[in-house]
Amino acid sequence: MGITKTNLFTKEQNELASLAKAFAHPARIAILQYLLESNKCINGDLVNELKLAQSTISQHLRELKNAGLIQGNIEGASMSYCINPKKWGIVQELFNGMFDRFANCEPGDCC
Amino acid sequence: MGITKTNLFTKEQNELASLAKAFAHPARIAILQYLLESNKCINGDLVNELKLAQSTISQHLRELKNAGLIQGNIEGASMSYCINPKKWGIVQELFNGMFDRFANCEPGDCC
DNA sequence: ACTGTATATTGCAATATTACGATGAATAGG
DNA sequence: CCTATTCATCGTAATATTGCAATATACAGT
Repeated sequence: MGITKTNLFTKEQNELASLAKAFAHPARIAILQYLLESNKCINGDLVNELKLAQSTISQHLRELKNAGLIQGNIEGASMSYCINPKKWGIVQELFNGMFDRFANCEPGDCC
Repeated sequence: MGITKTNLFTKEQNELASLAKAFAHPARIAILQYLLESNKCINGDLVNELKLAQSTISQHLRELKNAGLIQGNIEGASMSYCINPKKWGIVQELFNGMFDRFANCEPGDCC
């Protein structure tokens, strides 16, 4: 039916999936990489960087903002976006919490 | 138009996004967690674990397999799935490569 | 060969995502 | 006040995802 049954899963599972969804588009990865690289906050000259329409980029920025991955400050007529440091750390921990659970696998154990 | 313009982005950006997409559903997170927890390979009693139809779970397993995150071995009549150790390491590195780029942010720098 | 079990595939309906143009709201600079 | 710039939102079209029932395939045991 095209609707995800969130109620069947744990809070952590839904949160991880939701964050992964925010990462699940190359344009959003590109935006994050641009923000990570420039370190300082960036306004919407992403429109020149990526070859997407302004409205499309605005939509991607909103999704990243909804996920809490980035913040936006009004700076005159333009908008200054940047990584949300607190959330970034939490996200990293969440993902590594999953990644690191795979540690003690002997070759013969499985696969 | 609903189609992602992959040609506009780098290989790394598309790869990260594609992997994130594989993670972007709580059922798939749950499957991975189950595999991580049981360590040993697992067949499809995920159907009992998750409350989803067998065909739905098979579909999620296929997506995880397509992403290279898991492997499946035939074991008699049933199927034995498990984490793909090699890919798992690569994925972890890819994500941490992104996460770790955010290091030197001074509070006044931005945000 | 027949039956039951386990898994994959197909076809469909409901919903979500992606992208863009057009429009709106706010600010900066005359 | 007028205009250009910057960004957000709305409406819409194209495509993707999610989920299930029904069906197909493959093996195991009798």
